[in-house]
Order: sequence, then C-alpha cells, then structure tokens
Amino acid sequence: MARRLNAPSEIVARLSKPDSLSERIYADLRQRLQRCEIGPDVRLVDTEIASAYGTSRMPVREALLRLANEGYLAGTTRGFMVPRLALSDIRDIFEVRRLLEPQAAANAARDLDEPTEAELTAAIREAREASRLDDVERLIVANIRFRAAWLGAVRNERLANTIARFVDHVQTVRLGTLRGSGTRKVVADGLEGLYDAFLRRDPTAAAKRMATFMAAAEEAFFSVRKAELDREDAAETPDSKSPASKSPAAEDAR
Amino acid sequence: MARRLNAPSEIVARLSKPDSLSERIYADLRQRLQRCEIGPDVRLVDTEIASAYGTSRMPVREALLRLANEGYLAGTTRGFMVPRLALSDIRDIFEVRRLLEPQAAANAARDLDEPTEAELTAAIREAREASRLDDVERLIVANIRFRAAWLGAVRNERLANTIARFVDHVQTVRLGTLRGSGTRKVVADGLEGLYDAFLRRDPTAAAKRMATFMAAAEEAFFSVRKAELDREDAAETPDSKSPASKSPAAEDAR
DNA sequence: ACATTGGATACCGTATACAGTTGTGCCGAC
DNA sequence: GTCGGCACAACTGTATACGGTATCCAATGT
Repeated sequence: MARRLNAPSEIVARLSKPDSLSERIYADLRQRLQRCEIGPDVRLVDTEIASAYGTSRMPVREALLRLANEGYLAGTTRGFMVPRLALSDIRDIFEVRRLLEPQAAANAARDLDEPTEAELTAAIREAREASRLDDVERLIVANIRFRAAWLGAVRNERLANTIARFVDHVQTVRLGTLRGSGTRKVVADGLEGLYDAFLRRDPTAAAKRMATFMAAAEEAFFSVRKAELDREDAAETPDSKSPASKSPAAEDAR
Repeated sequence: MARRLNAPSEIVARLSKPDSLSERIYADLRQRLQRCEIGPDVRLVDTEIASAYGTSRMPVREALLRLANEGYLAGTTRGFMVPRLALSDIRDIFEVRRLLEPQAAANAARDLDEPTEAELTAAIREAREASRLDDVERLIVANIRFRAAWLGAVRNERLANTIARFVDHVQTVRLGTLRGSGTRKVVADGLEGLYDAFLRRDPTAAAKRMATFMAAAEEAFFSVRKAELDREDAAETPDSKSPASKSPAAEDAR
C-alpha cells in the first residue's frame, strides 16, 4: 500500500554545505518535508535513501532518527513515514502555537531591524501579487517567507525554533487549506494586519493581530481537514479493496 | 580543565527496559542529567561511556546526539558537555515557560483524574515533610514528583513534553536555587496554592497560581544564578591559575 | 621566557559487516 | 477456496573498522 520514495534525480547536487554528511542529509530531507514534497504513504527506508545520496546507511539513519525525534517523521517497525495527524494532534499543535506566537510576534515587532523589515516588505509584496493573480503556490511561498522573516527577528531562539517546528508539523494541512477554499482572503488580510503592526513597531497590536490571525487559520484548517477525513472515511468504508490508484486523494494533494 | 565522567559503578544494572540499547542508554543518561548527576565541566565521550555500559560506540553515540539535539547537551569538537547557560538563555527559557505552563496547569486542573490526584497528594505530603525537616534534597524530589504528576495529567502531549524539556534545561540552576536561599518557603507555598487549585478542579485558579509561582521562581533563580556568575567571575579574574580543586564551586554543587 | 611548529593522540564521522526481527509471499493441508 | 505454517526477503539495530581532523604536548628556535 505504502509507496516508496521515488528515486530523486540528482539530490546529490543539492548537497552543498561543508557540514557533515548527516547534517546535510538532515537539512535536505527536512526542507523537502517542509515543502510537503514527500507526503504521507511514502515509506522512507535508510538503505534506499542512502543509495540515492550515494552514501552509507549511517548518516541517513542519523538524519531520519533526528527528524523522527523532532516530530517530522513517525518511526514504525518498517521504515519511517510522515505522520498522519489526527484532529486531536492538530488541536494540540494549535494550542501550543496560540500560546507562543502572539508573544513571539510582539517580540519581533519590538526588535525588528531594517533588513528584516525589507524582507517582510518583499514577502508582503509577493503575497499581494499572488493574491491578485490568484496564484496559490506563490501565496504559499510568500506566506512561508513572511513567517520566516519575522521569526528571524525573534531574539529568543528557543521560542522561535519551537514555533518553527510546530508550524512545520501542520504544514501539510496548511497547504491543503490554502489550496482549498476561500481562506486565501483570510490569510492575505491577516498578513496585511501583521505587516502593519510590524511596521509600526507595535508589539501589542502585533500580538493581537497574530492571535486573531491564528484563530482564523485554525478555523479554516479544521474545516478543511475535517472535510478531508470525512471524504477518506467515506472512501474507505464502502469498498476497502479500492485500488491504490484511487486511494485517499492525499495522493495528488502533494 | 574539564573532568571526565567518573566510571559509574554498575550502570548496567540500571538498564532494565526491553527497548533498544540506544533507547535505554538515552533514558539513563537523561535521567542522570535531570538529576544533575553529571554537571558541567564533565566531558562525555562516546567511547568511554560505551565501555562503561559494555556496548559499542554506536548506541551511545545515538543517545548523545539525541540529547544534544534536545538541548540537554552541547556538542563540541571534543565530546559533549552539559551547556553552561548564560543569563540570556535562562531568560529565554523562562519566557517560554511563562507562556506555556499556566495554560498547561489549567488543562491539568480540568482533566485531573483520581490516580493523579493521589500522586499529587503524596507529593505534597512529601514536600510538607521535607519543608518541616528543612530537608532540601527531599523537597527537590517532592517538587519534581509534583510537577511530573500534574504534567502527566496534561492531555496535550506536545505541550507537556515541551514544558518538561525546558524545565529540565534549567534544572541545574533550579537545584542551586532551592539549596541556596530561603526560596524554599516560596516553593512550598507555591506548591500548596497549586495543589489547592488542582483539588478544586479550578483551571482559572491553577493558571493564576502557576503564573505567580513562576514569577517568584524566576525571581529567585535569577538572583541566585547572578550571584553564582559574579562569584565565578570574581574567582576567575584575580588568579586564573587557581587549582582545579578550588574551581567554580559547581564542583560540589553536584 | 615565549612563540611556533611538528608529531602523536584522542575523538569524530562514515563505512562495512553481522545478527536479530518482522512482514510477506508461497505452498500445502483442510 | 481459505487458512495455517514456513521459508525468504527486507529492514532495523549493533558491532567493528578505517580515515580524517582537531587538540595537546613537546621540542626547537628566536
């Protein structure tokens, strides 16, 4: 049932940094996970990935274990997979994010420096353009870029990292949301509000904007994800022997 | 300068679970770190630990990497050490804890079940006894037990785990605090207040108690830690060649 | 006395090898 | 035709081995 990781053409080319092998493989895999290039129902097996990278199992194994430890992957007895989050998981993640992100945004607004502001401006411009053209992919990229920018301004690295990780974990459903419904407007408006607060260096406003933004996002995520699950259940129950080609629809949601 | 991990008598005896070797070593090392049995200025080298456990380097290496990844250890070019936290680090950790723990306490108060309540009662009894006898060690143990109990009642595992990790990271200075000044009273009172709120299943009260408790704890931690750093600086500057036996005093603080 | 350089060493990262375990597909029995 | 083994293949976890590199020490020169 579970597909295999289709052999990446020239991954090796992407390995560039002078860090250790494990590090580079970890970074590469994480990036692909962040961008949802891997998706559920894909079994990650160290031996395969190792041969794909042209290395031995060990660095890959370390990278996979680390990713699993950080919640990006779920380890099974037979390889790793990206975890299929239950509704309760998403609720849990959002609970933490709700607690952390408003304060983080406030801090960012307080400590914002020039280059970060420039980056935010660039990101918001992208978002506007994408919104105008109704280009979802670009909106997603802009959204990620915007977040990366203000998170980078958060001095408390532990706070920033914790947030980043939790955001990554809901990335899949996040993408689905943006693609799916008319929540794009919500996102676009939310970004504008945040951008405004950041520009004014107004921590209180930033926190408030973030809080409302997150509430809206959570709303949207839940409705979309719920619909997905319902669809899956509906597809599962009547004919469980339905061929793999027709499976969960998460297939093309990649 | 940096000491070595003194060969543990029969660590192997403590390895009991039927999990994988890496797992058990990880758990054992983490426990020792939580209890500050390892302390800074101790270099952890995989080969040594491996021979101590009677295994090869690999499981130890994995355990150490994992601990480092989770912030329990800092990797250097020459083995791992428990990180000496700067004041800014402590501030950062407390900022996150301030954001998370009140809500977590509220959740715990909401979802508290019978066995957990019993455990809380047992812990608070221990704390009272320790407080009466002025037995710092027991107070510390009771404190840890109390926290473990209510954290166990938090249904949101991600939230609970995140908190647990950050708490562990300040464990060292935490112990120093309790040992040092008259902050024991603060802790004892804080525990009582929390216990009361938990018993009444009052989320709001629990959150409030936790917030004030944390504020007090942070206060205390900072004064103590600051004093420590001052002392270190004072000891460092005049005679940097001071013998190892007289060093930072973190020595016997174990 | 102190700085510099060379070598020895300790340790890390990666590779290869081996053993144990678990899923899986095949075959035979009912 | 279905169910129960049975053997094989796949994958994980651990061990051993090897090469590279950073650190330490000592010897030499200034």
